[in-house]
Amino acid sequence: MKKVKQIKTTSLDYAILGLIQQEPLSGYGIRKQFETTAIGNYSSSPGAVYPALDRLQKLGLVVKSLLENQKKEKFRCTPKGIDTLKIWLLQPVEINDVAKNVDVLLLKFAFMDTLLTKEQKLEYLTSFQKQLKIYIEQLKAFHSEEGSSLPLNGRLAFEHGLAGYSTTYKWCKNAIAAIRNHQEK
Amino acid sequence: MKKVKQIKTTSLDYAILGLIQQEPLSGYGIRKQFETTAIGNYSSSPGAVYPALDRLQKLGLVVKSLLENQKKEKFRCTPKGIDTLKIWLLQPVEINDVAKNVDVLLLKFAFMDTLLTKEQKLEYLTSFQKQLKIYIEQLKAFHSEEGSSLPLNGRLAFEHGLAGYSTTYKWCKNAIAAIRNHQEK
DNA sequence: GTCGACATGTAAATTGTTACATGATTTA
DNA sequence: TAAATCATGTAACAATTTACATGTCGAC
Repeated sequence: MKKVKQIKTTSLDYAILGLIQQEPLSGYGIRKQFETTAIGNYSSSPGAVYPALDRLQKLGLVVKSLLENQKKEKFRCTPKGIDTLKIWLLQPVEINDVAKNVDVLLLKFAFMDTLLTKEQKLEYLTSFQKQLKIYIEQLKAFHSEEGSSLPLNGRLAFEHGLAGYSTTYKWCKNAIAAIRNHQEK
Repeated sequence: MKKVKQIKTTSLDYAILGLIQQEPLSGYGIRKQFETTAIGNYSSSPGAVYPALDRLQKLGLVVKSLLENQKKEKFRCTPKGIDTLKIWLLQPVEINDVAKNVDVLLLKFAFMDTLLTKEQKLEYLTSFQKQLKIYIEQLKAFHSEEGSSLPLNGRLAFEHGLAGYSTTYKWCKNAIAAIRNHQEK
């Protein structure tokens, strides 16, 4: 079986796709978003963003073009780019994402706004919440078994993690209610 | 002015230093820590860990040696390694760390356990808390100004961030009390 | 007219990922 | 004895950081 050269789409690539799907941006505009907003930990350095845009263009996921009423060319998603983004958004929430990539899960949720249906969003949040519950229970089990044997600083740091996940769990509950009550246009 | 070849110590390097300062470990043991515990987002791949250990050995920050009552050689910190780690731990908490690297700040706090004094820990937490307060106020200001103009998903994601920082703030308060009441040995 | 922000890029060095390779030791 | 885990590494590749380079445009 011949091995096909697989061009990967990285997390940064998806972040860019999601950003310009909401609003077309110049390369510089994308960099500013990563630099100045609380979007996640994506690199705003030109040496990361411009090569990423090249990759995405080569893959046919974005194009740089002049829009009506605009002076400057900006990047926007192609239909293929939108599809790629949707597939990413619809990937099931794994417990490993919950443990290590909560911020990516939240970014995905933000990008879903106009791309997925109300039902898909609710399914995402429900599954997020379910994985969170499992993970929190694991952490609590560890805490009651071995918590007292940890050094003070270590135990406190661990409890910070636990508190953070509990906050996210509560947020899920609230977000589910908010999406459910929201008028679908 | 001649430019001196600067060997950088990366975040992964510090994480390794901190780990083996708590307990000497083999390269494999370090990998397992990153893979199986909730320590942060450090790479457990051999292609990251072993080259990092080479770097640290070259810098004279760690050594691999046989300890008493042990069959296998393990890595541990040299005095220079401990100093390097302490300098890192004592670095002032910047608002940018609070915004983008809370997990690193918590890892540092965990590593402080036996390395810093009670007063230094309290100073760290106090400064962490102060920067958090500033950042949270910035976020709240943004929320009341522009929150209503955000799409629902974006606003909810933003509110997740806010809730997370608030949780960390409360944790700081609690951790300060816990450290303060703790008997210094 | 110059300062700062807008705007796009490149090159070198470093770092990390993925996949492979190897062998020892433990355990079922 | 076969499988799983311990243990250490390398090679090819992909990605990122850092630093540099260049030029436009509007404000003051």
